[in-house]
Amino acid sequence: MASDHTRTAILAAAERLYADRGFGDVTLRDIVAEANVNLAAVNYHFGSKDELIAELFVTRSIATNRERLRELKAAEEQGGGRAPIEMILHALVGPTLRGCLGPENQRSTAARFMIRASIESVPPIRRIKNREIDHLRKFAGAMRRALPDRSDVDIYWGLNFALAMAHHTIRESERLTKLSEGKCDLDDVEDVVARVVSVATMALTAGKAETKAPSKVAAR
Amino acid sequence: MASDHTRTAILAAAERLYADRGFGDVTLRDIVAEANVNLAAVNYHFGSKDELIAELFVTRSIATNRERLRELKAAEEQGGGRAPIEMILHALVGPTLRGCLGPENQRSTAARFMIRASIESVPPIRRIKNREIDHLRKFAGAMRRALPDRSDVDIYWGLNFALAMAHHTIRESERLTKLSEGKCDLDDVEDVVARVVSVATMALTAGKAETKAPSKVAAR
DNA sequence: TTGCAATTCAAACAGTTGTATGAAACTATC
DNA sequence: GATAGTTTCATACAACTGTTTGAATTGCAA
Repeated sequence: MASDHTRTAILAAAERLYADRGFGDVTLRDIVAEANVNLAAVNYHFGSKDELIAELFVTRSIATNRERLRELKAAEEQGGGRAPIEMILHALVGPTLRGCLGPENQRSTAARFMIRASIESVPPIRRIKNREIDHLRKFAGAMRRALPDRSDVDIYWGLNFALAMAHHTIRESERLTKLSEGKCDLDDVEDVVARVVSVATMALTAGKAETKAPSKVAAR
Repeated sequence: MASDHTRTAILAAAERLYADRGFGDVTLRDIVAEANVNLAAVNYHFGSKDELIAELFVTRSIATNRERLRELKAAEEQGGGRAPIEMILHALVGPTLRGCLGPENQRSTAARFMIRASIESVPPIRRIKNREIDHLRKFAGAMRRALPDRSDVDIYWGLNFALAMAHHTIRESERLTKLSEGKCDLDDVEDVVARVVSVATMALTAGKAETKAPSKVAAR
């Protein structure tokens, strides 16, 4: 094995560009220019552009999931095998929100890259992405333990809504700022996390009786 | 003006393909093949590929917004200028969810196209998309009238979360079905709408006292 | 029918993409 | 210091992109 310098330079440059501009707009020539390496280096080190994307995604996916599971595990151990639902949700949405929001200069390129990856549907990633279901299932399990009276359906919907609020807020953060004329402060990450967790908790705990949500306005 | 047949055939084919495969993967040659017209027809009738996308987006955007505002207006008139918050949220997320979920054969191509458009960031659309802020502001206004005690910040966050749940559920519907092993029934559109409206309503009405969401777990 | 504009068409264009090639430059081993 | 293996580099390639061109065809009015 040699210096590895070129490899890592390519990975870093690619992640940065993808995070900023999306997959469709970034060409191999953009990447090698940013990394100050030769055009052929990508194919030499990674085989193809798709394999480069895949490697990037797999690496980051593992890292993000590990961070979330670390928080989840800590919460469950602290509660003797059963963590409060707020802490579970916190472990679910916290890492991603922290990486993507907050003051611009301290946002994680990796997290923004992952959001891009979860939004756009480039073939090599779509294939890998199904593995994440197993990861989410672990959270569903923890939520079931935290709310044993809740039906599975409600658990999954709550999980879905929690991820929905986190991801959408990241994705549309610019528009939300403009819409609210700056009143919604997306730099205060912990406030955003708390809001998402709070609403998701309500979704999961409110109105124990109803299997379906109230539908008095569902006439139409 | 002539038959217009070619124009409309192109629009229909483009919308269908974009809805299915996204903007990045659909080429002009795909479109003209699907529409059974000559390659040069797109440039002749629309000027460029971007103008075709823009026309499609503008047309559909107007239609969707009109439908949402129609429901909103009806709700407000029925309530004498102040609609219940559930109905406002229903008007906000109902039309989109109905167009994108439900039995496969009756999903609206137009609605799926709009979701694609809101996800991917193709230049001609990004430019137009900022107009939608004015549209959302009308809903924010109605929500303020429905909840006069609520702060603007909370209103905007509630609006954001409602859209978040609707869009994310559409986007990740396949994964939610797989994750829940079919327990979450995405064909029952009115149930989905009711769930989203219910959670969004809770987010907007719960815990009047707190300005910020509870943050007892926000340690870290 | 004649004439004229609108529309269609096949073909070619210039630009960009990801990938492949083979020579050059390096690195380490003997 | 010669040799073998790895890595870099300039360059070329084939495929594909959106767009343009100019001739053919159509539709319709006079």
